[in-house]
Amino acid sequence: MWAQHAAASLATGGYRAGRARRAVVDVLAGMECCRSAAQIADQVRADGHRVGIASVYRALEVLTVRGLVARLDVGDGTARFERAQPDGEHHHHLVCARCGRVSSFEDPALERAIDGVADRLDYRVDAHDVVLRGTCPDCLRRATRSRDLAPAAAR
Amino acid sequence: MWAQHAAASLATGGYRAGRARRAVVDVLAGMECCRSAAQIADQVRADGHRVGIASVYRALEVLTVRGLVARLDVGDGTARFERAQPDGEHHHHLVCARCGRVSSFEDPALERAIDGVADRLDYRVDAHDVVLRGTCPDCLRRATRSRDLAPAAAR
DNA sequence: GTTCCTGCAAAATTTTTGCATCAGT
DNA sequence: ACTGATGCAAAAATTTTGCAGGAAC
Repeated sequence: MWAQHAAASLATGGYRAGRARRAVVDVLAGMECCRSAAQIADQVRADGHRVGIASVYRALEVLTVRGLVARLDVGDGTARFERAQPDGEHHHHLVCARCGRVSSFEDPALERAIDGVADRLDYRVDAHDVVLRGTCPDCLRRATRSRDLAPAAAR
Repeated sequence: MWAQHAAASLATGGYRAGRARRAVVDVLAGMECCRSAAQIADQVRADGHRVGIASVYRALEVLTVRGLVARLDVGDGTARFERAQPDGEHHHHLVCARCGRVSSFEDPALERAIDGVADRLDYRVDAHDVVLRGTCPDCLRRATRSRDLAPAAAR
């Protein structure tokens, strides 16, 4: 569904549908949450396509510029990518400082608060990212057992 | 003021006060908003200290782990750093997609919304970052003149 | 005097670019 | 056929690590 929307948007923009870009779109369509370029490339290859990492980066750049993909930094030095919803609906991210796991959440009240801020600023705000950092339930459980509940270090 | 707090915190932690770390703390103390490691190193050298970039990274890491410095990614592929306020007060960032300028804002309602989200999640949330992306007033004015108001591409 | 800190250089990582070739329209 | 897309390799940029010498306590 998103894959079709993306293909149509690219065609409209005058882009051709090559093997690498199509494979990257397919992987993005099947992903739950954000992944690094290397992870996406690995999945593309696992799907049986011989695709260079450069083409993955080039595909991701085109998709990002077209607004079909969102780029995200969670602070581990590598960029992550995920599909953007055409209806503007989106989620934000939670990063576990201990294990690095990234999960997502949605919150309408948070969106309203951000819209409120955007209104009073003199920037024109097009997009926003929220990243919460902390400890995931699994690590929290492990930490309780080991009596080590000190806040985890950032990055 | 922050510099003294940082020095005291490092001393308490058993760290020694060498030239490089002291110079980095001084630069951070005088910075308005976040800067890259390279920018901080340049300023350290402009202040007359011969300091290697590796020492800047090492100082920033120690300060980040100790919670004295906040690390931030605005999406241009380089990490940025700024001092963290001891009283927990903090701000968030606005990035101009056209010129790359980064500015900051504060918003209590946004903080409350984030606290509300954190409460209902099963993560233990220690910190958060909000990055708004858009077009800064200067670029907006320039864009109006050139009749080019299309949303800028996200890097 | 011991141990940590530092500068330099080298390495590791991630991302971008050049170029010849291939493929889409 | 024309032109964009791709794979490979090389380059660029950022961050980390090894190590010998120097500095802090």
